[in-house]
Amino acid sequence: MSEPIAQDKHASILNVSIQVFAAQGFQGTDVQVIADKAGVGKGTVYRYFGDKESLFWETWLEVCRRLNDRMTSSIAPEANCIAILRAAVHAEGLFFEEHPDCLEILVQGRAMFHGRHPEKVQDYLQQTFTEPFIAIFRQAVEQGELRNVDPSDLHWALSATLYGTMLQQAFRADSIPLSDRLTRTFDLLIEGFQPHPTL
Amino acid sequence: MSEPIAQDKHASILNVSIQVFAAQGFQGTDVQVIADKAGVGKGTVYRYFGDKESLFWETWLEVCRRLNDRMTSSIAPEANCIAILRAAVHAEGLFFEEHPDCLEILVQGRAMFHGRHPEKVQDYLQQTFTEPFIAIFRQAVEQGELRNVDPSDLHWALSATLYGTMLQQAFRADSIPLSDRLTRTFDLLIEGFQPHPTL
Amino acid sequence: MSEPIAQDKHASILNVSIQVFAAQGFQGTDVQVIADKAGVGKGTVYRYFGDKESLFWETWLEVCRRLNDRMTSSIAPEANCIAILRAAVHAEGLFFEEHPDCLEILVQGRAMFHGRHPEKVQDYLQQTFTEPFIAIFRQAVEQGELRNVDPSDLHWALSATLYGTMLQQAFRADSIPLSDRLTRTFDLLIEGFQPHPTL
Amino acid sequence: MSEPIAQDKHASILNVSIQVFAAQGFQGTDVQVIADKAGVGKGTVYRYFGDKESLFWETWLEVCRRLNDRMTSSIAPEANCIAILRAAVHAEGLFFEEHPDCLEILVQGRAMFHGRHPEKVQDYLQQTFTEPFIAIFRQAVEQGELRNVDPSDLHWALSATLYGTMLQQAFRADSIPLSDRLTRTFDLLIEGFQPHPTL
DNA sequence: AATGAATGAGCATTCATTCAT
DNA sequence: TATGAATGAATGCTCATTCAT
Repeated sequence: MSEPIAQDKHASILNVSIQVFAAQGFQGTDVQVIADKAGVGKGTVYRYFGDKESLFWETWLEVCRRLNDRMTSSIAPEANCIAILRAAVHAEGLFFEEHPDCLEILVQGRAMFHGRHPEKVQDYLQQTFTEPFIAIFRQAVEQGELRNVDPSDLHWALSATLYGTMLQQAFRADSIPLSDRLTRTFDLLIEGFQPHPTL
Repeated sequence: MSEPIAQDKHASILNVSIQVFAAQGFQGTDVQVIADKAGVGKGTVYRYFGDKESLFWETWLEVCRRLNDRMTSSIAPEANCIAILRAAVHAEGLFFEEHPDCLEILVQGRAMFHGRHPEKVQDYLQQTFTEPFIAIFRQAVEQGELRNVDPSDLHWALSATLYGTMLQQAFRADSIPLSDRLTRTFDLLIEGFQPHPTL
Repeated sequence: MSEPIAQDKHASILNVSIQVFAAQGFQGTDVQVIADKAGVGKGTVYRYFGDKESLFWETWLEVCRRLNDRMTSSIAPEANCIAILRAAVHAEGLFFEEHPDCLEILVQGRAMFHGRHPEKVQDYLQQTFTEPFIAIFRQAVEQGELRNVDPSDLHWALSATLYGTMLQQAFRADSIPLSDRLTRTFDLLIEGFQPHPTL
Repeated sequence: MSEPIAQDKHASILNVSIQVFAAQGFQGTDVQVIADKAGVGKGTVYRYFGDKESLFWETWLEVCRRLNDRMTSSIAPEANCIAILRAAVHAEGLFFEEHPDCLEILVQGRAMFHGRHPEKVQDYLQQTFTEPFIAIFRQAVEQGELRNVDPSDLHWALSATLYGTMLQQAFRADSIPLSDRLTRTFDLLIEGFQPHPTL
């Protein structure tokens, strides 16, 4: 289609990789196809990224970066913690609605490690997603917005829920958009499944 | 190691397939390895299962069957709905703690469909997991055990949470066992993140 | 279709073999398919015919037998030699028009020997086709119906022409039926390409 | 033996293919053997020729090209039509005597199509062999060298005869060289089997 | 005798990676 | 630095043949 505006070969390869890895899976992807679509030689892909697996993880990180940008820019700093979290969740939903390829990359990443993935990836997740959100949860607890539960547990539950929700989409036909499904689930999580004790 | 007690070639192949697909991933698996470990000829694997992909999905269904058995046998029918659900969640956690290979098979299954998987699989999930649990949620709502929310939404939220929790395990070092993590998360879901309005 | 009237398993297998070897070629044929279509077990095919190659040559001989029957029954013994030959040629053409599978079997047989084929086959050809026809040619020469040329050369030329004509059919679209093409060519052979010296 | 003078990988592969396909037949040929004998990697064979079947047909065309070269160079343009045809027939005989592999390739080609072969092949035959020879026959008829018969029929008869003669060689032990057999048969065709009417 | 389940050698094809230009 | 031709290890699948029942 659009001649990749060799903005920069590196960026061009990553863009294409997201599409191709998402569509074909890691093992199903032919590096030659990425090179062709990116408008570079196959050797160049290897020069820039070392090998196919490294290329995949760079692609994976690129997706995380884009997701993080989107979530970060959704935050209105003056808001209360729950509002911040809700906005982040909604932003995440919108991001993956618009970029289903990116969701697929994360799934592939999960399937690829049979337990082990590069330390770099582990660290990135920890610093970019885990720590900042745990901090928000901690503040929310301190400010009485959330129950007095280990902030780490709260984060576990929330992120598991979001992750699971997104992955489930592929198995189940869902009649509502992902972003709505996510916020609906988020609200359930906040309020609880149980009826509140009546006064 | 243990000469596969050729209980039956078919069962033996499925047993081995769980291990090998889990350890190597779908694409990374060499059917010859499965045949060797199962103590049968490669032709026999193909005779029984048609092709590699069909073998994988049969393996996947076998895992679901085993999980379902475990969850079903966890139910004390006289219990209230929440207790039933909590027991099922705990049983699921224990099952995957004891059989991490089985969890990996489900992940591989998710990664393999780029949106599409055999109708047979879809149907199995619907009948075995989705419908029975929605029925429980419906009853729970009717009996006032849970808030008056669409039972389908409740099920979505719960199953997403469980699924997400299990998948997250691979990314994050968790200091507590999966079954505990799952029930802890379950409790959070039931009670809600928010403090209850004080009387 | 028609349940093979297990007239006799042996005959049934040969019937089916003609069809399948003709349609799929020797290497392309799966013995299982022959067994299934013949309504017998695969082991029975092996019991009767030894191995796939022997089965093929028996099939080949069966075709020759049928062709010979047809040609033999075309002969009106009181006729002169040229009429006999012409009738035989025409019968051959009709036979292969009606049974193109049989022609294909002969072609496959030629392709399979890279120079060598069973002595049995060689002998059969010699006794059934070569010798009787050379005898006719010899008689034709003696009776002055044909020029005084080595009868063996005459036979070579005629059989080559017929064989070549039949094989060519596959390469070239021919607008006229094989039997007509053969007799037309036969007549050319008898009369010669050259104009006869005018008196 | 002789290190293939990697004249050019493409040519080297074709050379080897003629030998191997002729010796083993199409289905009996292992592409790895061709690659090894040609001194290239198996991947290179596939890179150049796409798949085994395409490789075969390219080999087949190469044989036709070589045959055509030989026949074309046999023509003395000043000669009369019959002399030209006779020379071509003799050249063909010599070619296949010297290169029996090439004859085998043509046979394999015939056996492979169960009626259908690439259009490219059909066209090549038409343009290279059929049309030029029909033109010669037409001229021969016009000049009174041959009887007033449809040139196309004459060509049919001649080419069938030559083709049949060559193929018969494999079935029958012939005591004389192919080129002599062909011209002897050619002469019979020209003169006719019948005695000429005496003046 | 008849069967057909089991086998495993055999082979076409792919594709990650290298390296000469 | 960029390339893409060349490679060959890897692997899914087939099918002739055997042999226990």
